[in-house]
Amino acid sequence: MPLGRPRAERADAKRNRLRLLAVAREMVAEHGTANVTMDALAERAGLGKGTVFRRFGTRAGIFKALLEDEASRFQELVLAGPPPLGPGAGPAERLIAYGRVRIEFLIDNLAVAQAAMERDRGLPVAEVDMTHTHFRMLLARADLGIADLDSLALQLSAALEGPLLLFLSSPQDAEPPAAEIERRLADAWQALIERLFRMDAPPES
Amino acid sequence: MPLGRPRAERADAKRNRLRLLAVAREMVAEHGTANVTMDALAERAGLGKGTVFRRFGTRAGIFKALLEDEASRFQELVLAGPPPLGPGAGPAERLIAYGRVRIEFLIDNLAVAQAAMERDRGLPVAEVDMTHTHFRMLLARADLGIADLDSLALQLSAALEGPLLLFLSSPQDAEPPAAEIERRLADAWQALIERLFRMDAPPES
DNA sequence: CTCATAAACGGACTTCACCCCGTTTATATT
DNA sequence: AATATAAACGGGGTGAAGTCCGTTTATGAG
Repeated sequence: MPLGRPRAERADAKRNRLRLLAVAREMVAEHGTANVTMDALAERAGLGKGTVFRRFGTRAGIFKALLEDEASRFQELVLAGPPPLGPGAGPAERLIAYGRVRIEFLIDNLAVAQAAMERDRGLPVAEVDMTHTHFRMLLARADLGIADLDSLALQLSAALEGPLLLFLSSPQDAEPPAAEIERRLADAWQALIERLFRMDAPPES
Repeated sequence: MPLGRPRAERADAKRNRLRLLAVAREMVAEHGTANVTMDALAERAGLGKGTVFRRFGTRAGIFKALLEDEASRFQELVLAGPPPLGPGAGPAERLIAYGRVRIEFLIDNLAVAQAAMERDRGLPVAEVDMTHTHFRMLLARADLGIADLDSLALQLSAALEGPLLLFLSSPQDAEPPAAEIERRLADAWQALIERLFRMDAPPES
């Protein structure tokens, strides 16, 4: 069965997809994610609701797309930008730099990131996939004495993103200001990586 | 304003709460979490839908209650049981033991745990609170050279539970059997803690 | 240019979580 | 036992996600 290639997105489909993303961005900017309903989005874009679902599959799908769009340029920096984020620095330095930037990104887009999580189906894979893949690569370069690098990468991904995706409540909870949260998480991340890589002072014994 | 104490749960309320939990457990056992709708649960329990919401607030609330119920005896073991899970062992040993048991518990109750996550509001706090609190206590006992123990506890909680709550897709994905996942995660968790606590071989340099 | 067809479209329809509020009941007090 | 009242109950109502399917349209082939 030759299958043929997926036959390129039809012109109207592409136009509508971009349109919907733009309108969604507007709506998020105006009233936050809460009021982005499928009906409202469809109407404001001048399209049918069926079209919205056809394009994005699910409500979370819209926010995933929004996020990936934002994240793509960041991904380039990671893959080909200047150190310490890009190639050239050691694995630990790159992990630390990645963590800082990723935390900043997630905090800036927290509402969208949380809205991008699927309800029952547990996998916001796309959400995290970039991080996991990158970590696996960096850990392979470092020579830790740990066998299952895949699981370690998964755990570190969770350690980095979990506090924001899982535990932080509503976006503008105001309790601790976002900047404060960002600083604490970034510092803690750095401390964790430094200790894992034994970059801090050795034990006093 | 004296407030008075909350005035004890009324008898009928308690009866209905327990009834609903029992029925919910049955339904989960029979058809998984997906078919536990508020209407179905209410009808099968012979109660009104309003009552279900009054008792549990939200659909996720039901699963949270189910989970806490299961977890309470486990919590006793952690607080007062025999080492290495309970008091008596060192912090690292207790962290490792806790991780093993917690992973097993989460895998056994994965569908419920995932259904217990709130949709938008990012905090399944109850879900994780026990872990976070316990970790903070253990880390305070250990003398790592890390300042922000609160954040570290948060990260470790995420590293332990995130892989299951965030990344693992559908419960019986069958790809890797549950037992295999459990083993890998538990081993990886142990390796992570050992390295953090420098219990493995020191660096060769 | 015409036609065939796969793809996209739209919007009514279904299902479900969650809200509301008039009615009923447990319990404490006399 | 009678009563007051806070709490609990029930189930109809609402809004939004996701489905279905008959209709329309882009596009490649002849």
